[in-house]
Amino acid sequence: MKSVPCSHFNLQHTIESGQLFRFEKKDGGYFINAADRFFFAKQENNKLFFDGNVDERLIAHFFRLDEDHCETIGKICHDKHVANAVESYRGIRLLRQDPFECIISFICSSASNIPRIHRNVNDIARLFGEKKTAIIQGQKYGYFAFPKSGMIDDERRLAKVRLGYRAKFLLQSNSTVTQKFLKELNTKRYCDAKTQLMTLPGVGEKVADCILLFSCGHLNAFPVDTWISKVMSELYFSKECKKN
DNA sequence: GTCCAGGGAGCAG
DNA sequence: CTGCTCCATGGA
Repeated sequence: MKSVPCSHFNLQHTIESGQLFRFEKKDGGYFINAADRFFFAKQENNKLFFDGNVDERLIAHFFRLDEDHCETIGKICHDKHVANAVESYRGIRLLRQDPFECIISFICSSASNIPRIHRNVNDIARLFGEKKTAIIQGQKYGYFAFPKSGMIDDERRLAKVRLGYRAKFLLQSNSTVTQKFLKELNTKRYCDAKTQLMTLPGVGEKVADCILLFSCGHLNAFPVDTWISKVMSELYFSKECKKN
């Protein structure tokens, strides 16, 4: 199997951190669906082995192996609580995901839970995505690419996913998002890109920040979900004002 | 049966 | 701008 060097990287922490929803833990690694790709990835110390519809360049890009992780960590570790978090999940990286898949995934995430989001996003790919094949370790695998914007346009078909009230947000966002819209998320500055995203139904501040951070290269985005909110009020705003 | 979940929209105050 | 309620499922 081909491999790329990967220092200061932890595949498990990265994949299971909740950025990504279409993956399966298997054979000592992960089978990963991302946009129109399907591949297997497995880490052994400072080597990342991979096989499937990807090459070295794409793997390095997807996992941000082209970045100086130590420099990033150094910048954010001045805070004691952040330093503790970094220590607990050493080697976790932000992925570079596909913006449209990210938009749809995080619209699905509102007031839901991880297992259900996984199921929903996989079902959407299965019902609306193009069927493809990949060769991994000499074996042929069928998989579904994630649909492109505009492809999730059948209300009755989408009803099978049982998204509840999110379904209509998803349909409307699907028809609103164009290639131009997606491109502008990268080129605009953070605030403007966020404003643009929040015009989509089902996209508020938190979901917009997830999309910007995980798929648009806006590393200053800071998604505040219920857990981050809870932790921050405990660590920084409790009456005891914990210094340690 | 009841409660609430990786939020957001819509509305009242 | 803040603080409700409702949203539609499904799992605990």
